[in-house]
Amino acid sequence: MEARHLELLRDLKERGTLGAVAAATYRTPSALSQQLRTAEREVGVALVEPAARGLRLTWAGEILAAGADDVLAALARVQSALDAGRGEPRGTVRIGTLPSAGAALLPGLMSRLVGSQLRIEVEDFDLAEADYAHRTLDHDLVIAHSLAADVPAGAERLFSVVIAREPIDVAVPAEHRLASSPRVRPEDLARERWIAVPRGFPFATVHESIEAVTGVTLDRIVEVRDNRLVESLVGEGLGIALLPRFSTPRSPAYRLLPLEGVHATRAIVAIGRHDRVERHAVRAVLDVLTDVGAGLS
Amino acid sequence: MEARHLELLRDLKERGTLGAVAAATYRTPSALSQQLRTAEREVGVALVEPAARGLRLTWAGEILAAGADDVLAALARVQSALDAGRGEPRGTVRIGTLPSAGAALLPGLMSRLVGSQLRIEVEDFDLAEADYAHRTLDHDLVIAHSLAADVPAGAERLFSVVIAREPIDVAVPAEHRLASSPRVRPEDLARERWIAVPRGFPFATVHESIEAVTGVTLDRIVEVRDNRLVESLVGEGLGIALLPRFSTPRSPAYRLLPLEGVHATRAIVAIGRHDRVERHAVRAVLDVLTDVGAGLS
DNA sequence: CCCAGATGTTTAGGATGCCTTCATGGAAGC
DNA sequence: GCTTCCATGAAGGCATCCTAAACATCTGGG
Repeated sequence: MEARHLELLRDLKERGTLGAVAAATYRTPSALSQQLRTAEREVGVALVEPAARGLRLTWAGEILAAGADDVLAALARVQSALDAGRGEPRGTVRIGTLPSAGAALLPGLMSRLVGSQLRIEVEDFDLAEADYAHRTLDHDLVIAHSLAADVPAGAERLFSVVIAREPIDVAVPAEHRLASSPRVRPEDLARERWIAVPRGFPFATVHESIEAVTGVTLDRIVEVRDNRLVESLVGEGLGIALLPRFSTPRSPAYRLLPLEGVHATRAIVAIGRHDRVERHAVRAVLDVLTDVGAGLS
Repeated sequence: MEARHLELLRDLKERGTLGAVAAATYRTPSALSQQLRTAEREVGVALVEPAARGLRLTWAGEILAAGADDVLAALARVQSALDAGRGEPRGTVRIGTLPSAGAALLPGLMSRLVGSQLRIEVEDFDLAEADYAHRTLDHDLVIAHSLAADVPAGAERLFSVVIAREPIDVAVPAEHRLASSPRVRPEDLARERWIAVPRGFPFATVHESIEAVTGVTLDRIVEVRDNRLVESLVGEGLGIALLPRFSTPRSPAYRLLPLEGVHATRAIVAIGRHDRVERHAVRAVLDVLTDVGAGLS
């Protein structure tokens, strides 16, 4: 019963194929195949079985994979305690983030990290809410968001902490009839032309809430994902849109108006696997991150 | 950060010298010395340092040793879950026991185990209460006893469960003046000739309680440890003694009288290291053991 | 219905790691 | 000072782990 074998089974369960695990761990599928048979010889039960184009865990494999998290988290806690004893946290922390939250948080994060021994690697991706959880396989921390709850969909079994709560405003062109209103309500907006996002993507639930409250189906003249693009379309006067307050730059071309009458706040959440978050360096980055997040509002 | 290294450091902390760990794990001190240096190379800190005739853990070594229990217990839980999934518990369980409790419990235990896949290895030893905890290094379960509390001295950080509570009676020769009393009290006994046990050994605290209650120093004509020997000495009419009720055989040569007026009960306790007790086979034996213990009283 | 691509497995061989034996060097204790 | 105990170092045997390359199997599309 070696930790290495448990980790392999867990990874296999999560990534699906041996090849994917091999790529992620810089080994060959052959090596992993042999590891699996070694593990099976050790415990005396089949752990995997062939299934439709790949492998599937047996009941025994599932048990070992399920136990892997506890074991690896315990190991990570030891490592963390050791790092803490050595003083300054050090090392590289891999962060994945949705672009808008990254724009709001990373400058503050990085400026507070200068002079420390911590380095960060950042990758950004624009995904549906439920897909962020899966990226914790490749990053120590993933900055995701959640519109309904405080934990993003799919991240229920992961570590998660709310970094900030960000109001979602309505962006209107500078020359729009509502541009000088201090705030707007759903009924002001139902008949507008909307620059919207695809289903499942950020803010789609807010569109749906507006429709539910007003009983009107919004006129979505286009569906785009990138907020920069949304900003420019609104700035051109093509329609109105939803944009996050903290991570949208000020511009003379449009104005951001607080939206009342529907739930229009998203939680910016940092999520990660328990064993990764136990690392001292990751904890340290997370602490800074929550601090930066608290400074936003 | 490998589990094997953590275990080595834990064992080293507990057994004191590399040689002792080597003997217990059927390896050479040289192998362990090399393992230690491998571990140090991995974590980048000194884990041990020379000290008076042997080794001492550094602060870093202490941290890793302290974390070992969690990691190994998590691993053992996985193994246990796997065993449970396989159905029947199987394997060998090593039991250490104090002789008197063993005599009372083991026959019942073994008779209930026939037909199962479980095997047990038994070793018995007559120790001071505080020394039983240390034997958990070499046995999966240690049947110890405790006179004051429900956890034997020294076993505070171990798993422990009370198997039975056994009254300690006063054994008097068949021809003794008290032989037909239904029960006795300390003041009846203060002027007797006692066959006693050395300090720290079973029942010594009861002797001391009798002295405290009566204000008389008992006349210890001899101090012996083995209960068989005590029985024969009492049977010969040489004096009176304390003997456990369940594990002392009936005999025409002496009688056992309940003792009132002082605390004269011992707890028969099974103790073990958490990672060992997590094993499914050990759990199964423990369940039978508590069952047998419950049938004693 | 057959072929192309993806996926896991097998085998051989090289590199690494682990452990034992034997020898060495200190540190306590008599 | 000698003996004993303890840890360490070097050399060699043996197992383990990994890669590379050939192989086997399955899926799904044309």
